Amino acid sequence: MKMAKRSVCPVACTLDLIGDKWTLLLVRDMACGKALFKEFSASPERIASNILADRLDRLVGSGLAESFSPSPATGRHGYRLTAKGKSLLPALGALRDWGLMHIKGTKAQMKPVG
Amino acid sequence: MKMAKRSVCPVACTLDLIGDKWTLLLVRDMACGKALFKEFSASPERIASNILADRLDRLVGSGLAESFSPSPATGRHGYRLTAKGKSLLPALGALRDWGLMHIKGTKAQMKPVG
DNA sequence: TCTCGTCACTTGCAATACGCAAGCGACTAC
DNA sequence: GTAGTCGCTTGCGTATTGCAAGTGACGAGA
Repeated sequence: MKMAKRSVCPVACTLDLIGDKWTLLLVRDMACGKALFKEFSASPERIASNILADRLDRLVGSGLAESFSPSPATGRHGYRLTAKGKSLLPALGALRDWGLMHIKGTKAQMKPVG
Repeated sequence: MKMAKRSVCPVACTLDLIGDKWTLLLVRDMACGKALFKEFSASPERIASNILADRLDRLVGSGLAESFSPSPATGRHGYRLTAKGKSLLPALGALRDWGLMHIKGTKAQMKPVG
């Protein structure tokens, strides 16, 4: 299940983990306080449910996110960033800033939640 | 040919441009002074030639890179980052640093060239 | 001039990944 | 008990990718 490294380059290895159009959006959503499957589904980019399930599995599998039970009452579990996942936020912020600077029509609408 | 935005989120829009396993590696290579098709082909990640041609087209099409003639003598042209492309370097650096910190076995071997 | 090699792609094709719609089991509310 | 929500999973058609081979332009050398 684990894919081999393409090289020892840290950029290439990082892209092996998060180099697709969806993974970082989930990191963004989690950073903004979203935790439930349906909350990720409701994001404006409209991720397909099978892709979402797959990416959540990968995030958990690579240690960037973890599953947790928000309240014993509801029983529904959610996903949240681990410390490793949170450490991606500076990079995510750099990409956001680049987008704001160079792509017209973009707006930062969500804010990280502690 | 131009894909519609998925949302107005700057992260999503940036990923629409560079959210794949190869594009940022080419930005990395160009930042390190590589310019020729064969130089990109020779990178340790072994990009396929059709994908390389496609990504170079997209980089030029999105204004991140441009084609130039290194010397009138040889006639061979190369690719180099535009100012817009160079402005991705902080984000690229953040991803590199994350990889160095969290993925064991990675090494920074190439250095940006002015 | 005729071949040889290199370079920058292009093409064909099989494998993988993706997007969409529908379905399924667990649970809750009414 | 039936209807709705939630968190996935399944099927299936399409798009993207990887690999190998091929093409045309160019230069060097015999």
